[in-house]
Amino acid sequence: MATLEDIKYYRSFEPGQTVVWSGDRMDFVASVVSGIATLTQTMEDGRRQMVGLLLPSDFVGRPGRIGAAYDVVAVTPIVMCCFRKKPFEDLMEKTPHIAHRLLEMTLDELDAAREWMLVLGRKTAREKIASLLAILARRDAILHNTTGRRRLSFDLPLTREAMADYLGLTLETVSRQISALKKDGVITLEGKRHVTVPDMGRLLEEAGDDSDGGFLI
Amino acid sequence: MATLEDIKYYRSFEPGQTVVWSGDRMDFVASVVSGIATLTQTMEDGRRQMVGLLLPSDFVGRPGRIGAAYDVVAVTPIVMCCFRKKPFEDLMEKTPHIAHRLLEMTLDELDAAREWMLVLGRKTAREKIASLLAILARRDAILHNTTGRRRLSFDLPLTREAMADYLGLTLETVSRQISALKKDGVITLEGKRHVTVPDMGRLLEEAGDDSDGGFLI
DNA sequence: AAACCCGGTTGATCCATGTCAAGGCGGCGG
DNA sequence: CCGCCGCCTTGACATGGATCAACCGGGTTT
Repeated sequence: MATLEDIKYYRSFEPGQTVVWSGDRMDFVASVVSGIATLTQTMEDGRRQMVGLLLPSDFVGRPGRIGAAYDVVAVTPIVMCCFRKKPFEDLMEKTPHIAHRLLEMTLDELDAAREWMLVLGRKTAREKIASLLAILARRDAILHNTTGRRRLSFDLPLTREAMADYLGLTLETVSRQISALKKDGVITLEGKRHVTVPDMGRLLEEAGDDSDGGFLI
Repeated sequence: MATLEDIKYYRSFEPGQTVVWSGDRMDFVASVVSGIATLTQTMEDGRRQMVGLLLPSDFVGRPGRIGAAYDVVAVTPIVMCCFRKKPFEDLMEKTPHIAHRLLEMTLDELDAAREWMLVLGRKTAREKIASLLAILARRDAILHNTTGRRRLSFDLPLTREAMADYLGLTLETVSRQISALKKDGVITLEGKRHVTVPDMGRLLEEAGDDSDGGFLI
């Protein structure tokens, strides 16, 4: 019997390259091996909203669906591990624990999306920026096994404009709020793309999170 | 072997009653039989964001999770069909098509959540109201098998405040924008809670949707 | 090295929505 | 029937973030 190993193949993309266009037929599912991509929705008049970040280990695509619901764009060089949809679905039919695992991942994504709805609907610009930095710091910490530390340092993978699209702001506001957080000592910057958070607790306070944002795992 | 029929039972709630509190242990999963409930997240300082609407046929609860992630509150009298979690999970283990169906429903919810992120992050107050009305009209049309009609009429199940919490607005802004849509002939009101949409296409334009919002099924 | 471009910063001003406050309407209990 | 209470509307004013515009710095092209 075929296994996941048998039907997988790899694809890579350069920064800025669109992996899938919203509405396109998408005949594969994939998981991110390395690099970062964004999921974005666009309105006719050009307004854009990022609805998800794809980081290593994240899954893209929906078994049982034909069209993609949003654009997927690489923001760094990215490698994805792909499975043609049909064999993947057949395999899923036969091995229930794959479906099971997929359900779990989808529920996680749903939780993340709903948490982001709170950010978009109710947080101030400063809180939005702090929330985003906290998430990026956390994902980076998990990737490098440095969870639990108070002080963290990581690269910002997104341009100011991409951050704005994620947060429902303009790039000017993003720039100003980052400057403000820097002035207030919540973060320090080396260059424009490397962030150090001297005190993660402080950042989470600024994010307005009642929880620890999953930090103290 | 036990079936879904064997392990189900019913619970009902009155308007305003909280079905589950965020963080509570939730030892059942359920689907809505009749009535409406909301999923909301709350910040320490009281800011609230609705992250989902539960309408008849919707599913609540996550197999494999213990704590609820948000408050579930009844807004009308509601009847839910419940399954204790353990037997449900056992059953899911044995009957893959339940897991399969659940995955599909979760993917739908994820799509809806992401569409809502666009509403929250990028739409104006007027567009937000129009979007919400369009969704409610659609759900109502599906419920009463009146899809495809141009003219629709339905009851608003939500208070202005609940609408505000859904849309990331204040209740005053909601009130003003509803008045504005009425003045402009996009909707008419009989009383404060019954809406007629003379031209669904017009409403969808006002919502800024590039698609038909799933109307022309 | 000059010219240019891209991403970012900063300033000045504008405006959509929030905030605060007053009142209206309809239903319900006394 | 009256008065109260929840829900809603409307007005006046305040403000956070958008918009418009100038400029910066570093990398790349000519």
